[in-house]
Amino acid sequence: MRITAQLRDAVAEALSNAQSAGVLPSAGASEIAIEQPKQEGHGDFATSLPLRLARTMKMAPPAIATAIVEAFPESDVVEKVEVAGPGFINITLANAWFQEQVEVIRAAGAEFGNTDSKSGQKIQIEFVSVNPTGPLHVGHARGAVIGSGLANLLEAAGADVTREYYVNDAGNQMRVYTETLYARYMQAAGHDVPLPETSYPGEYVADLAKDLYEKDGGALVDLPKEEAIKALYQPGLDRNLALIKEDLEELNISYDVWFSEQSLFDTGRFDATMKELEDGGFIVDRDGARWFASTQLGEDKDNVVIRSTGGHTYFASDIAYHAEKFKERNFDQVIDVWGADHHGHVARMKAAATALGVDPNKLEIILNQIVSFKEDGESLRFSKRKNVIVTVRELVDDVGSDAVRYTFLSRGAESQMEFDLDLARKQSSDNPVYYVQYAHARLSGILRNARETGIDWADGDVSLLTHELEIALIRQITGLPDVVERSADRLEPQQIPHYATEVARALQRFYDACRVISEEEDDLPISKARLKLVESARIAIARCLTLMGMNAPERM
RNA sequence: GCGCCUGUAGCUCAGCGGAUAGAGCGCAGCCCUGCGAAGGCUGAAGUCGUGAGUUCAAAUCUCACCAGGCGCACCA
Repeated sequence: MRITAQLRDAVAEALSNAQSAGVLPSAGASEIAIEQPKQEGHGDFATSLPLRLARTMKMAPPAIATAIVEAFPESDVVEKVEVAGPGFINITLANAWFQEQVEVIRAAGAEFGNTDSKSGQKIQIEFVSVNPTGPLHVGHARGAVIGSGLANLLEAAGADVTREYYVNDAGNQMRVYTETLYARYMQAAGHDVPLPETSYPGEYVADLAKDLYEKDGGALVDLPKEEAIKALYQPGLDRNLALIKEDLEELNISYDVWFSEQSLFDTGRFDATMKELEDGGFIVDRDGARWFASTQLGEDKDNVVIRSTGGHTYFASDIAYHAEKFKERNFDQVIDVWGADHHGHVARMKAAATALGVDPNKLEIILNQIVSFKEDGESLRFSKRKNVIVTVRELVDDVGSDAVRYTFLSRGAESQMEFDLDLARKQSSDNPVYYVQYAHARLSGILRNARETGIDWADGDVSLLTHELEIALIRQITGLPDVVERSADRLEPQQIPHYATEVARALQRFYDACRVISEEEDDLPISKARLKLVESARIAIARCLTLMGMNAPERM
């Protein structure tokens, strides 16, 4: 059991002891929150329970605190329990407990930080899912990083995670794209064919058309237009998906499932879902189109699922897709990471889930605010439809994958952030992004030196770790499982980079004050003990970096 | 107009209803003939957008207002 849970139990026991002894009234239940005080001198852990109980118990908080402290169960883990401030209970742990954690962490190795708070849960997380009509542009990088970071986190919390990309290979945009590709193909063949009214004007389409033209020797030129377009569909899709995959790999992102929208039609899932909605009375025909009657579920307006032209809307296939997620694959939780420009889609998607008999709370939508980019002091707006494309690849080449990931992960999804491209490019050795990595490299260096000097620290005695900064470092490291659990619960990956920074800071302060490898023969015992500490610190920092999808360099 | 999100140090951003609001960058200093100075230490810098309210306690919850972003398609 983790220390926070142990302490929670201890406080609960103390409370009930005091109550059965008649010292405290039995009234007043409150959740016991164990927190880590940010202020030094306030113990290793603290609870504000007495302050919370004051009202229902009709007693002064310090009096309640005193009663709990006096009834606190004996324990060799807890060194000191005291009343402090307006009614806090501050708990100080025994050094022996911290020292022991060094061994616990070394034994856990790469598994350290894992929890079981989400174990047994089958969670699907869908992110990026950009139309396969071109390379990923920078605007998609944020959702990509947040989605993948979150997936790592949920996995660490014990969930069975499926990372998924929804490929819109059956919609309008794909049609527009392929028509553009056709026009470019004909142009490559020397025909003066204009781009369609709505098109993808980017050069990359022309490049692909030229490739295809050269490869097939112009075989499509004489075909009827519709047939040629049909023939171009698959190569266009394949090429773009390949590009997208490569770009995502640049950001250290991979998927378990690439889910085809078209497959919903091929398997009949789409029709079955529409029928289910219809049978439920949620479909109305109006103005020649078919509508999902979301107003029946309290929405502002209905939404078209089948256009008067007969084509399905994006919304319609997304409903079928979510039906598949919940009813076919039985996910306990489905998380969609969308750009904030899709937020109008949230309420109706949840309404659709409800209409299908799915608890809408199982569908969690994370909206990440659109990133704006700044260059030469000016805010830029990128749009795929205009001819300005700054791709994810260009961003990664400029700034580096680790820096991109760290930057996006360290900010909450809902913060409206501005990415200063000049600054990002400028960032080099003083980049704060590298603070955590540097700590890892430094720790690796110490361990490397120790090995090269022939020190075997396997029998190191951790009870020698009594220095204030040694204990402080251990205290930081041991917090990882709690951080993982909390950030997984709240779906807030930004807590990891901040925590990692704190561990790195504790490490640097320790390093500054405590010599690890010494030439003095007499220092060997403490050297060995500190090597164990260094090893456990490296494990914690490496784990954070892995969770963030960043490299944990041995040297820099 | 209606809805959602955001407003915290010069800049970029953290902040779990609780004790003296934090970090990085930038700025002013100090510290390597000892494991990596991509580091450590000290300092300056804040009406937590504004105003009310709830609470023993509000940056955090409620409401109003101001400013910015996004949405309100038979686009995705």
